[in-house]
Amino acid sequence: MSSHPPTHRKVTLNDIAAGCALSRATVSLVLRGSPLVNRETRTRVEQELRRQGYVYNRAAANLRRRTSTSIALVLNDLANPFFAEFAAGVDEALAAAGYVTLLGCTGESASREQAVLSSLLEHGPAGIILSPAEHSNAQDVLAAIGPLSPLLLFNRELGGAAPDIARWDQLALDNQRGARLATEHLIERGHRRIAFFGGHHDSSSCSQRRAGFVEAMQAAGLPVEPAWQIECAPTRLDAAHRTAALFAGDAAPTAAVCYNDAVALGLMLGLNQRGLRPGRDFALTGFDDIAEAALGMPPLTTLSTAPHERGMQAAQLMLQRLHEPRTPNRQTVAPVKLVIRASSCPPPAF
Amino acid sequence: MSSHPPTHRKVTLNDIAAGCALSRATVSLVLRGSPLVNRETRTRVEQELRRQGYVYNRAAANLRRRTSTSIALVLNDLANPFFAEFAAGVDEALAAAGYVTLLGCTGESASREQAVLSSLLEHGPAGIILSPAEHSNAQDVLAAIGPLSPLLLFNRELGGAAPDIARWDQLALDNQRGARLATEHLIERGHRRIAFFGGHHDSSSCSQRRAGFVEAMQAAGLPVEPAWQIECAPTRLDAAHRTAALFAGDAAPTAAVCYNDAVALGLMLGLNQRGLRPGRDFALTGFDDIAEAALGMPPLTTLSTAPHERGMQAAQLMLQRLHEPRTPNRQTVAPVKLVIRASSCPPPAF
DNA sequence: AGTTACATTTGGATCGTTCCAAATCTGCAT
DNA sequence: ATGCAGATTTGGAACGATCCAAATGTAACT
Repeated sequence: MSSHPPTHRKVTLNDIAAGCALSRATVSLVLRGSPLVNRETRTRVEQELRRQGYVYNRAAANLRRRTSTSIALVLNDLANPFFAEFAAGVDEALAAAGYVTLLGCTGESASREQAVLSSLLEHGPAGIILSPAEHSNAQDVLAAIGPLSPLLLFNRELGGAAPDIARWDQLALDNQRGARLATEHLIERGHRRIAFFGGHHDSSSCSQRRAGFVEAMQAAGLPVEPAWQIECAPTRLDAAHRTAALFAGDAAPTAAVCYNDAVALGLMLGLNQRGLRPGRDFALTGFDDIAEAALGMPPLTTLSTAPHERGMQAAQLMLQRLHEPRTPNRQTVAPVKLVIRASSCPPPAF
Repeated sequence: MSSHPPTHRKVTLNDIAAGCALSRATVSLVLRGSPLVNRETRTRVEQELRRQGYVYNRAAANLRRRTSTSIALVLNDLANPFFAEFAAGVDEALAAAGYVTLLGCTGESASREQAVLSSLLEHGPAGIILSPAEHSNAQDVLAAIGPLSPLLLFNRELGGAAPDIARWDQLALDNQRGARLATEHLIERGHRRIAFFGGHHDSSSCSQRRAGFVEAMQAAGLPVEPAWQIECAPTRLDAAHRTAALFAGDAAPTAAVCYNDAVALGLMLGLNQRGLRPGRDFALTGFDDIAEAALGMPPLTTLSTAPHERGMQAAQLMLQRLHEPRTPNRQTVAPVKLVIRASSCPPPAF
């Protein structure tokens, strides 16, 4: 039957051209859907493409055209559901635009971030979407990627002074407003003794959320008790362990604004262990609206950030940037929405 | 001062060569750390590389060398924490070996899987790690990737008869043994009326787990009640909704082996809504040992699959395959470990 | 001086594509 | 026949690296 080429060697434009007694150039035109080629030859070529099982070599094309069809996505923590959904959103939007996602995980290590960035750079992505590791700083990032690559910062700010050469885009959540909304909501429910629980003070998102908390408290004329500003790692486990710190003093708070959902769920656990029922004896709020938030016991009042949509938005911003490289850099703030559920009960009658 | 090149154009080997009055070839040797080049010229070149801010163009090199330094990772559902951790593991191991991860998400759609696979293929990955979408089948996958690309199937089997051309590797969890262990554990605790809850019957992992359940029940001489084989989507929400089905008949089970952790957590929710306390009035087990399992209320007895390690293992298997392309294909079964926690209580005294 | 051995460097072809200017082919009016 | 316009097709030089065989330089040995 049909004589396939010797097999086991990748089929190229030349093979196709030879197969139809045409030149490389014509076949290339067909591939790119040029209107120049004759209808009949086009179909002839298309048949041959299928027959030989041709697959386009985008790397070669990109080399010649000095273009790129990939975008690097560098994340501090893929295991966190928030970033996982974000990544899914990024990939979805990029794929729809014909781009491919180069993934890199840094595991919160600034040095691995360096390594990952420079490794990815060698593959020549058109741009980079970066959610920085905790102690990452602007100079190092600039050194790794150079001044040429478009960069979109997501979710966190970079430590250190940004060199003025680097004008980077940014997509951030409205952390301050979110925490303010949560705090106002608890105040409205009747709470007066409110804690801020979880997160690291050197994380930019944490200090923004804390600022929103303080803003709401002060606006309501309520005291911000230093003993009730509890730091912990943004994980369930550590949050559960730190619960005791809330009740160390004489007076205890009746509610807490938590750094994020993971921390809030951990705090629930810690409360239960102390015989306190979250959502009845103690009110609390989260941040992120991860999938578990709605299904917790009780369901968690939190701020919805729609990570999947943020991912798509990040991809869109990057695509715009690629389309208009000269536009001045933009800082985008994504809105968050307060989702009220059962965890934010009124204070117990006393 | 140093005269940087005209800026804004990527610096290439030629620029470096010109900068040191050497040939491209020598500079290339330096880049690859060849022992051929003179110590002194090497350092001279290295200085120039730094001075001009050279970044290696791996695409060009791969074109010439007919090699590839990327691997495609195609997942049915990145938002699922199990796959997210898996992906993090894959990326970590690949990065350590100097490879880069091309990400693709299919969202459980076989047609998007087709599109994603062929798009990624054009970027010429050295291999593909695929966790198939639910109704994906072998012929379509083969049509998309051709017989040349090494493929590692993870976690699920492909529907349809596998064409004999395609000899693919596989990494699967020991589903059957895991479910058998869980069932045996419940039997040992004293349960006799045990349900199998959740999952879709057309999912290969679900039918394997169910087989393990049946195996243990029959070995213990216990009846497998058809009314207690409840199907539902592998999500918390659907599991909660389907809880009622367990208690529809006259006699109700005292325990359930759940398809996975998400289902088990959903079932807990459903039990609570009916006034039953999971881990006191009803025993249950999960599968996967996701992060929430240990922190549930009560903590969930489950089968640990160590998704991060599975990811690293998948990457290793792929790297081995690349190293020895001619080796016959392998089916690897990853062990699972029963982790006993409070959810698997004895049946209530009666 | 001539030969050999070794260390180092290099020109040019090549990978699979795209670009460009030029070549070829048609039909049709002159 | 000749010229011309429009429609198609094409050769060869890129892109940025690597490979290979051959060139060059240097020192040592007859």
